[in-house]
Amino acid sequence: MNYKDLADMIFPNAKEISYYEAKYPERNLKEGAVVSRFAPSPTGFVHIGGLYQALVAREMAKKTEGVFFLRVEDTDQKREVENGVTGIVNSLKDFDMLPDEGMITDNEEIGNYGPYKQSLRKDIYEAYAKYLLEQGKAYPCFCTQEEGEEIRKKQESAKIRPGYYGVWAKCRNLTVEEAAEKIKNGEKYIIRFKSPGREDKKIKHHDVIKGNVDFPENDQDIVIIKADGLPTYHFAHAVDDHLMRTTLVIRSDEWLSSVPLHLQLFHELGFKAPKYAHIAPIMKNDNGNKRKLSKRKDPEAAVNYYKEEGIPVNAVKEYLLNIANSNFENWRIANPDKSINEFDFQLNKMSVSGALFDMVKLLDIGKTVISKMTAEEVYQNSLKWAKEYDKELEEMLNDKEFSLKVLGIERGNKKPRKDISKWSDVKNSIIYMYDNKFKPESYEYAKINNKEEVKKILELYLAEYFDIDDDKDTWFNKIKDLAEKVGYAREVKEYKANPENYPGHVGDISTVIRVSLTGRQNTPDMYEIMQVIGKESVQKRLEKAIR
RNA sequence: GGCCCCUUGGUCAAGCGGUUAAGACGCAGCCCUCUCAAGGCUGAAUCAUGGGUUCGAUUCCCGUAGGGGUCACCA
Repeated sequence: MNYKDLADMIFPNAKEISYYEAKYPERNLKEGAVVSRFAPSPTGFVHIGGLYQALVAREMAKKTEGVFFLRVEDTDQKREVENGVTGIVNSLKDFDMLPDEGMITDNEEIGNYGPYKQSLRKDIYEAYAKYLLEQGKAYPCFCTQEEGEEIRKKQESAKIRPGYYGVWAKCRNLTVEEAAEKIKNGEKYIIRFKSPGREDKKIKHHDVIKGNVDFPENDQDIVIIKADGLPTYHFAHAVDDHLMRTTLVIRSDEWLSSVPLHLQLFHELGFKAPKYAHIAPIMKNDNGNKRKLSKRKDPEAAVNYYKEEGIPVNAVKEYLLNIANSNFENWRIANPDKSINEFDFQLNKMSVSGALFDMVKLLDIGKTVISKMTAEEVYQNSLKWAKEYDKELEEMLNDKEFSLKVLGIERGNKKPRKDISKWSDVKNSIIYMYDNKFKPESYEYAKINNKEEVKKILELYLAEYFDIDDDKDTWFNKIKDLAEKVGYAREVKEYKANPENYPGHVGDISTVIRVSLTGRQNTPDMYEIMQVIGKESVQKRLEKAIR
């Protein structure tokens, strides 16, 4: 009996690997094209760090006219979540980052290198596991998980390196006959990789982001096929990324220390290894300690959070790009109106260590992004958000013609208004514009808060100075006239020069009108507000304030 | 603990042996201004630490400290 016989005994139905090699040929892409992927577990939840990786992977594929695909890593059945894939796909869709190939729903996919769901690739993993068995590069291991733990405990108490390797790898030296005998007896087993590595030797690795990193060789006989018949991450990674012809693996740097194992696996399988880019995770300051954004503790870890908050998609992407390539920011200043697709993303400019997540900065970007939009764009985005998260806002926006005017205030000029950083800000910033929503309970006037004085100013304004047809200069000159008439300074400067001569200035008069008109002391340009809400509404509102 | 990585203002960071150590967010002040958001200007604030190497170190080397990652039949 030889290795081949044992392999046949374990995987009698597995195909020859040549079948798969032919089925998934090298991709016919132009020189330098990057094939990259996003390969999450189907928990239905996309972490902001995952989106970050996907964004980087997609950028690299796009700029080289390569391929970006989505592979679902569902080999851990315990973590399975219903509709998990759909959740991921939808999140990518929300960010306009759908892959070129791979999963598109829970059970549909596009592309010629599938299946793109690992649980559907069992026959493939078996073929390659068999291939290793045939060459004596893998072996069945009959140790139970309990035995594994015992070995580990012994190693720990003896203070030696833990793991299944060398003399500790009990099943590694079983003869083919012994193994076959155990299998015949019905003993349960898993398949382990027989590592040819030596821990006292070093390997050199060049990571696209981290640079040169040297490691000891891997000598662990890691599990490649688990008791449930599915592969471990390591084995699936090697087989899949080879067969899917991935050229660039972009993943979180928690994988960096697995590189020696992965390189070894690629080598022993006869595969050409891809390039690796290990990216630093996005961190959070937790009482002075840095830690990864946590799904459990930090709502902003979930990509859905940004959707729910209504933070513009492009703001999130620009923020992420800014963390990824810090020269993005200067590029953006130099090219304020270009699409982010035109930015020349450079992998080697990525930071080696993890950045602290900065919500304030993100919101600042949101403000800028929204300020550049047209009223129509703001309207569409707000409406889309409102339909899902805010019925009252949706109802307000149903009057499109009016809403467009409201959202158009101080917009579209060289110094557009910048006060909305996310869609959830919209309602509060415009609600008083709508007559049916404008219900001030009280008026908080500022400097002038004497009721009689207020009444006098408003009555005078309505009777003698208010004319909706005035142009802006005329309109404001009339407010100055009014100020003068009631004894206030026409100009703020005038007042500041001689404050003792006046009870106040034109600004104080404006404030009275503004508060009466909007219920607020701070608003956008009052002339534009009046123009938008119209003559009748202005009159009604001011009259109401007088009463 | 072993192995690996990292360390420039509060944050993101330029820098690659000689710089007044960029820029952005935030913060403070001033200007502009009918209020606010902006915008303009100004300011405070950084090379973890100790040794080398060098005419000269933020930059190169070593140590120390601090931080992060990893050591599963999870990914």
